[in-house]
Amino acid sequence: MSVTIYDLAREAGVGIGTVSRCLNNHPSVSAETRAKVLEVIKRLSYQPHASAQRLASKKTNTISAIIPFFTNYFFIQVLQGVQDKAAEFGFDLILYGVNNTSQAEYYLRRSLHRGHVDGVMFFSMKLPESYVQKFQQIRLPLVLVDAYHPEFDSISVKNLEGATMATRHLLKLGHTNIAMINASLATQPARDRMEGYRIALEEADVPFRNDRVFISEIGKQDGFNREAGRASMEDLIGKNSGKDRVTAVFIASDVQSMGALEGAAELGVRVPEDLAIVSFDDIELAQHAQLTTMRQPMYEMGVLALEKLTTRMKNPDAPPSQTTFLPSLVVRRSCGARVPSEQLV
Amino acid sequence: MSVTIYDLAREAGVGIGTVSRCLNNHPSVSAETRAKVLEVIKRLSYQPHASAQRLASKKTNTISAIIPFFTNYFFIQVLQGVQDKAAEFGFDLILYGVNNTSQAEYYLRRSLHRGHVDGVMFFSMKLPESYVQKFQQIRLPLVLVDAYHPEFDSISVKNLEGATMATRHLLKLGHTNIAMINASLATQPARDRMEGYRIALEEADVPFRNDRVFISEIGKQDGFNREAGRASMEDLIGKNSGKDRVTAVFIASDVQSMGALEGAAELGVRVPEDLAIVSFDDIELAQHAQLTTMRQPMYEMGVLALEKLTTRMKNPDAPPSQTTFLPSLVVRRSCGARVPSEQLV
DNA sequence: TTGAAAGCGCTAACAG
DNA sequence: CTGTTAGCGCTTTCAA
Repeated sequence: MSVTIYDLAREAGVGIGTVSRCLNNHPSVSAETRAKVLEVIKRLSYQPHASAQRLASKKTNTISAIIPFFTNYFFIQVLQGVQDKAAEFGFDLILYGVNNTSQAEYYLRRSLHRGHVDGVMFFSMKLPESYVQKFQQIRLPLVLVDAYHPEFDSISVKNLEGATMATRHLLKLGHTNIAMINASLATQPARDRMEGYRIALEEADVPFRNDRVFISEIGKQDGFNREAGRASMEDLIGKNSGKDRVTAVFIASDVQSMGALEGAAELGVRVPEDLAIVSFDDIELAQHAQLTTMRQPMYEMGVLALEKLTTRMKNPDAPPSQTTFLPSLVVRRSCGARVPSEQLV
Repeated sequence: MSVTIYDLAREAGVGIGTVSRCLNNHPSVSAETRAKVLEVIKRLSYQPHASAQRLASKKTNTISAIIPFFTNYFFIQVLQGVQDKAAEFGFDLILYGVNNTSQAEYYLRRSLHRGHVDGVMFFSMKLPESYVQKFQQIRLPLVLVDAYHPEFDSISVKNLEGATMATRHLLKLGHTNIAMINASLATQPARDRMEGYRIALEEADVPFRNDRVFISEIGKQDGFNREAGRASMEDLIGKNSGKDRVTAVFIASDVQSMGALEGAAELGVRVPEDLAIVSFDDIELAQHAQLTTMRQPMYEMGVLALEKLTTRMKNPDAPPSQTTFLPSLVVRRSCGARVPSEQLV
């Protein structure tokens, strides 16, 4: 059938070991032998068999990425960074999109199968405790992206600090009645972003008020979605009257802001004139909707994730390395700050 | 080290063949032997070695997807369909994102490596002729998505018919001076969409005019991008005066429309009052921008792509099966048609 | 129904 | 520098 190293060896009049050495650029092959073998390889248009190589070498040159809701723009951007870097290193990237939690475990198990992948990237979900040992036991490199566990390499974004920066921006613009639209407090990002909001208010001696935090958990993704954002905004507007009415709102994510904008428009509330908005993520839509928002360096996170993985492969015993990125404020129209139009991104 | 079928066999007091049969639910194993083996498997928490299985069985249960600009919403949606279906079939999906044409060939070669994948999906690019034979020779299943070649399974969208429908919609709304903003005619979709536009005009006895077709090839993706759309729109508006001024435009893609909307807004041209727009794709942004557009059934295309692949694996000699989807008109605000607001999607 | 044995195609250690 | 040999861990005949 297909040509193997035995065919090459016979044809070139050498041993299979020599052929293998040529294939793997092993130094100890004489120039002329190498040339001869290479010629035969070309002539017979030989292709090494991936599975055989993997079995013998115990390396797969493959990594897997376990990602929730992977149609989300955040993940796409990160993935782009991962993908570009993987190509550079010659790794194959297996994409595991998870739609529910049991699926996440399934893919973790699958990734743990011997001889399947050389490393795993786990995105934005809590790593089940039972897998902590498993990964350590098998010594399979694992990097957590947008997630954290003390025992593993991880990359994440400073949600708390980012939220503080966002709220400060609103304060600096003169607002004091600042509400927050949040998602389910069951998620860590929601808790962190609320805490950051609280801290910024406190710094400015503005009292934190529970009735100024609007949370809707309708829809998917723990309330990080358009409908929930819309519902919260309608709720906010419905209750917003009197002397100390809210003039600005920090929204926990851009997707929610998209819904919030719809809700505001429908109820005749102008943004930013009646209500200034700052949110979080900087997804693609944010630019179009002219949202002021906290930008996460998504592509860079992806690149770094892959680098951490390869580093870990080379050095399995190094202590876990955790990296956190500080998001940056991108000012657009929704916050009401006057910006020269050329600066609008 | 790790436990192999030999360990299982010894422990269970059977031969490795029997163990293998249990693993693969081969029928001819007695119930009690099977139970015994299964118990040992569980007790030693055995895991089959993927590469070894692949080498011996000559199956990888893996497919690859070669995708250009994979941050594009169209591909993400299609990929979601592929991914969901792949999970169902137990396939691993290797994602190859291509940034330039030489990369596409690299990934094709890589996919052709023996023992690497069982099937390939190639997206939205012209399959280089030199690979036609290679795939046929190796008999590696290949399905073209949003692309076409007579010798392979394919899934695509009726660009010509879609463009005709789009243009007809504008005609039906009473417009007769209808321009088109297109991308590079080097691409088949651009040619088809222009032809569809031409046909619709012809049907309505409206003469096709070359000076009403605006093409910009600046930026990436052959002009299918925001900047090019903006440039074309500015060009159009700059030339748009006099008695027979253009009142509607068919734009070849939603991304271009996004730029075109910006350009129009900046130049004080209102959409749809001054200029009605219909475009093509229905990416996520289209909904937010309230674009009337031709929707492609992206998720369904992904599902079908994987189904075609598995069908082909089972039946390598069946004639190529080509499926084309007819896009559907989604009416939103940009075309100026009066729509009850609940109907706005 | 089951065990033994022969591959699958390659890598790598070991002598020369 | 090079050939030989022994695995890598599994699937699959082939007899029994």
